[in-house]
Amino acid sequence: MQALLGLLTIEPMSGYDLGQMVRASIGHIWSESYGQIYPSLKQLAADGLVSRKTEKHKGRPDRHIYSITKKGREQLAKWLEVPPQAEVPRNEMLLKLFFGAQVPAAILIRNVERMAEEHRALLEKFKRVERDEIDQHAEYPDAPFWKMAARYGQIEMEAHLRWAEETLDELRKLAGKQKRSGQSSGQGRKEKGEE
Amino acid sequence: MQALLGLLTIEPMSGYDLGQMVRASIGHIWSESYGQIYPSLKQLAADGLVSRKTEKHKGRPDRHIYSITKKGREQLAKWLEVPPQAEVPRNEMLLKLFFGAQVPAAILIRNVERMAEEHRALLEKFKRVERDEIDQHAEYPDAPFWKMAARYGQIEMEAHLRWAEETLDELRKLAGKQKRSGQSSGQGRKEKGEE
DNA sequence: GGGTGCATGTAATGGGTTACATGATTCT
DNA sequence: AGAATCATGTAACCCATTACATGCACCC
Repeated sequence: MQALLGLLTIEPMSGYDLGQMVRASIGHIWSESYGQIYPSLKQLAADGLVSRKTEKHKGRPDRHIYSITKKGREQLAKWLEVPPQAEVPRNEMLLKLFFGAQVPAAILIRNVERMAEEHRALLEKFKRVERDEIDQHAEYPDAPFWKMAARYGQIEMEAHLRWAEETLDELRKLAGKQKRSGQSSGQGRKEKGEE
Repeated sequence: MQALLGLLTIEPMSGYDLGQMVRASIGHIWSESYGQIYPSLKQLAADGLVSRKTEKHKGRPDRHIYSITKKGREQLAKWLEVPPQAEVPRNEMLLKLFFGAQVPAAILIRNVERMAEEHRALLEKFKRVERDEIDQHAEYPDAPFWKMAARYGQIEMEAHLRWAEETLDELRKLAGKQKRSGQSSGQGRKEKGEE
């Protein structure tokens, strides 16, 4: 919702464009699906935060181009000033690792390796974003902030990769122990009252 | 849902206990509210993944103690083996920074500082978790995995703090420029067709 | 006496995704 | 020929949070 308003400060766009933009620019920070974008734009227009113009095209459907209004900018600024609150934590990979005793270590190793690969790719991407996209828009007033976001991604990915290294070492030690003792997984304790 | 099943491998518990446990142990990895825990337990019991025993108490309501069943353990293991998929990105702080040009830099500085303070506190907490909680359960089969999760938190928080330092430097430079030029915020470009 | 903690649960509400519906154009 | 892209929108559904309802016990 507010993200859409923010993207419209860059330039006027259609709902479809916004969908592309969300994926291309803030895709690693925030996500919005079309099922949400179109109704949101309707609402924003009803509230007078965006204005809408229709471009006619022969054959294909009309493009509705939305522009942020003065009121919309004020609203956005107000929202930007509200201190962001911590996100609800949802880290499936870590959750699964937390219960790792229930499963052979080899599986955990595979999962951590997979994550590391993904994050290595993301790290490269964030580096590219910082160089290419931002150096190109050097005189843009938004450029410094885009760069900060890209740096965040880089630093975080580097941290995750360091963690993955350390963790894989540990897991490989555990996997070795399991193999030597022929242990399959967390069948160690038998709970009473289990049925 | 699966998190509850996982916590029940540690020991049999009531819905209320699970709520406490979620906050205390996996609170920074995953979250579940009571409005979700109770219906989930009902479902898990209906599917035969947990069994339920009732403890009677004079005066206060009965405690329903849930234990994971053999079927539940199998189900859990199956879930743990599924490669975790990347989370939907939702970083409100970064999103607001991304649109930082719309607002005076002083506000962004305040937000980043606030985040840094929170993460500094969290870092200390993760360090404590690693030392206290985990060293106490040293012989637990879960201990190594809990430690890995705590290390993840530490490494990530350290990364965020490094980023915050770097970013605050940048922002202070920008704030200085704004002050000298008497600029309030992103009123630089006037869009055409704005109304 | 009033707040907090124990203890369970339901209902309303919100936020979001996926799937569906439609249909022309352009790329392979 | 068939897949992907452009383009908009709605409906069904899922997951989750918050608020509500209840009521005793304990502490200040």
